[in-house]
Amino acid sequence: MQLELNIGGDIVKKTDALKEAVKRKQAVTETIDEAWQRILSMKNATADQERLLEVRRGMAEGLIGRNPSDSAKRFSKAEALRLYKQLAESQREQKLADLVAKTPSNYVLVDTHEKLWKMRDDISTSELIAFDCETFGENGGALDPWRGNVAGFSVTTKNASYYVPIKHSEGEQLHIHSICELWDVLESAKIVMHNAPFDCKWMEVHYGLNLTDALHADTRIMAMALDENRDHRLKNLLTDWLKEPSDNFDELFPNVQFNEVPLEVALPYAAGDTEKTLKLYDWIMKHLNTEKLADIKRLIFDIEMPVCRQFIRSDLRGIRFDTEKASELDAKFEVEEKELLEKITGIFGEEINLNSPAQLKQKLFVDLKLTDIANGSTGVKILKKLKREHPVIPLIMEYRGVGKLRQAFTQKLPKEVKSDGKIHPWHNSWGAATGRFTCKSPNTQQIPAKRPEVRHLFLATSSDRILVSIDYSQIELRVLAHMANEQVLIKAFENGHDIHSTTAALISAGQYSYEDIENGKDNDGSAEQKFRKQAKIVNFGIVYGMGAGSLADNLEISKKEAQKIIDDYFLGYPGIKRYMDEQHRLVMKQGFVTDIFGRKRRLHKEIKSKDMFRKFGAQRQAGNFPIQASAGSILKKAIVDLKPKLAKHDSEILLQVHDELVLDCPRNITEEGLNEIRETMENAVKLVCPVRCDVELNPERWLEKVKNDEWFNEEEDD
DNA sequence: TGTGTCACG
DNA sequence: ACGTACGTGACACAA
Repeated sequence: MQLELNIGGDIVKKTDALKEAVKRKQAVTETIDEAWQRILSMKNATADQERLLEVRRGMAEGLIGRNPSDSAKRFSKAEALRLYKQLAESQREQKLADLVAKTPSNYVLVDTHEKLWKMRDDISTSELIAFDCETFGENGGALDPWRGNVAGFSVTTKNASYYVPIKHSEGEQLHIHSICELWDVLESAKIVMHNAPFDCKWMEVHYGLNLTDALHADTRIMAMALDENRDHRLKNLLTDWLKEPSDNFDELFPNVQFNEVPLEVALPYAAGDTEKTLKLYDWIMKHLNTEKLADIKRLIFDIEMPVCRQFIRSDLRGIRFDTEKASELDAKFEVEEKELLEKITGIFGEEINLNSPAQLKQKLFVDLKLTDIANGSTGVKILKKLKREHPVIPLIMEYRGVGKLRQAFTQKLPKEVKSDGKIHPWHNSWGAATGRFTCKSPNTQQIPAKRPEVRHLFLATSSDRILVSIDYSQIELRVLAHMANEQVLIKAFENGHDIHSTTAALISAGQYSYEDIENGKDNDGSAEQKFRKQAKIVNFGIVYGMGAGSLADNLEISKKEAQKIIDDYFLGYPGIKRYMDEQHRLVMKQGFVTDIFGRKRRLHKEIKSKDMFRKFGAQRQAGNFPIQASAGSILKKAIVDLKPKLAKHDSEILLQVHDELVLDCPRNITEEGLNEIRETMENAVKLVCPVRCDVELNPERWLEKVKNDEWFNEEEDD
C-alpha cells in the first residue's frame, strides 16, 4: 500500500485492477464455506462476529439465502451483514411473540397495590436481589440521568422477577407516590446490578433513591476481574459463560424508546435482565469461592466495590464549573485562532481546512515541497522536525494547539454542565485493562495540566469550601523500585533525592554526579539540564519497554547513542533489568502477570501469536502492567482507607486523575486534618521505599495554587 | 466506522 | 511487507 502511494496514480490503478481480477477469480473458485472461513477470520468487532455467525447459521438452516443479484460477486462481509439485517427483521415479530408467550410464571408486572406490597414483602425477606432500570430520552437522553426519564425498573428476588412500569406511554401503571413505598426496602436490601453506576445515578437523580449504599456487587466489575480482555455486556456474558443466549433490545425494538414498549413485552425483557444478572452473580461467585480465585474475590469486595460506590457518590455530587469564564476564555482563543488562520492563509495563498490531514498533507508536501519524512503524516512529531524548513510550521502547530483547546475544552465543557450548574463526569473505576480508572462525559482526566486556564474553570462546591489536590509523588517509579527491589532506586527514594536527576547522573556515565545534575539543572542549555531532560524520558520510557529506535527519535539522537543510554540505565539499575526479564519470562511461561494486589493481566492469546510484533507487544505490556496496575491499585486502596477520614473532616472526593485525587474540603479544614488525609494515602500500602504525597491547596479554582504555610497562617489571623 | 491527532497519567 | 513506548477518551474528517 505504501509502495503504491509513492509510485503514483498510474500504478495504483493497475494494482486496483489486479485486485479486482483476483476478487473475480475468487468468486468463481471460492466455495461459500471458504468465503465464511475468510470472513470470520477477519478482524471483526465482537458484535459483527456474532451477527456473521448468525447469518451463517441462518443460511445453513435455510432461513435466508443470498440475493440473486449478488450471487455473481464474491461473498463479502458487507453482503453478509446486509443479510443479517434481513434475517433480523423477519425474525423480529416472531421473537417478540415468543418472548411474551414464554414469560415465566414467576414474572410479575407490578400494576396494582396488591402486587406492589407483595413485591415489598418479597424484597424485604430476600437475602440478595438484583436491580435494573430502563430509561428513555431524546438525543442520547436515555443515557443521561440529568436529561432523560426512567421508564420503569425491574427487581429479581429469591422467588420472582418484577417489572414496575413508571412512565410507559400505554398501559395501567401505579402512581409514583405508590411506587416509592418500595424505597425503604430497596435501600436496606443487598443488591446486585450489572453496571451499577448507571442505575444508581438514575434512581438517585430522579427519585432521591439511594441504592449506592445498598450496592453489594456489580457483575460488570466482577466480569472484568475474571477476564479483562472480553466485552462485558450482560447479554454476551450470559451467552459465553452460562451458554444462555438472550435478546438484544436494539434488535427487538429498532428505533423504539423503552417507554413505548408494550408492558407485556417490557415485563419479560426487563425482568429477564435482572434474573440474568442474579444468575450471572451466582455463577461468578461459584468460581470466586474456589481457593484459586481467593485473591480476585478479595480484590473485588475489599477494593473494587467500595471504590465503585465512592465514585457513584462523587459523580452524583459533581464539580462546579465556571461557564461564564469558559465563554470568555473561548472568545479569547477564538481571536487567537483567527489571527493564526489569517497568517497561515496569507502564506499558503488560499484558505484550506487545516484540520483536514488530507488537505494539509497536499499543501505541505506537494505544494510547498517540504520533506515528507513519514509518509505524509502531519503529526506534531513530524512538524517539529520540519520546524526549520518553513516559517508556517510553528504557526500550524500553534493553530492546532488553540483549536484543540477550544473544541475539546472551552466549547465542549460548558455543554456538559447539567441543570444544577455542575459537571457530573462518569468515572469508570475499572475502565482500563490495567485496572486504572477511565472517565467520560467529560473526561476530566485529560484537562490540560500545563496550561492552567482550563483547570481554573473548575470550582469548589461553594464559597465556604476549597479544592484540595493530593497526588502521589513518583508512584510508578516507587512501585518499580519495590517490585524490582532495585537498591539504587530505593536508596534514592530513602534519601529524598530527585529521581530524574538520579537517573541523569547514571546515564551521563560518570561525567556528572547526582549533586552536579541537581546544581546545574536550572541553568538553561546546560549539559546537566540536558541529561536530566533525557533522564525523565528514559525513566518513563524504559518501563514501557521503549527500544533504542524510539528513544533515539524522542531524544533526537542517534540510535547508537540511544542504545548506550539504555545499556547504561540497565547497568546502573540491575534490579530493573532483572525485573523486566522476569516479567517477560513469567508471561511467556504462564500467559499472565499480576500486580501487588493480585490483579491479573492475561495475555495468553498474544504470547502465542506468530506475529512477532504482537508477541513483543505482549512482553512490553507484561513489563508495564505490574507497575501501572500496582500504582492504580494503591490509589484505590487509599480511596477505601480514606472513607472514614473524609467523613471526619467533612470532605469529599470529586475527581481522580490516575495518581491524584481532587477533594472538596471545608475552607476551615486544619493542617492536621489534611495531614491525616495525606498520611492515610501514604500508608495505603507498605513498600520497601517510602511513599509520599503532595498536598496542594486550590482555594476556589483547580490548579490555582497557594502556599500551604501561608494559607494556614492567614487562616489563624481570621 | 475507521483513521489521525492530541489531551492526560 | 512493514511495524518494536504503556494505558485511556474526544474530536474532526473521510469514506
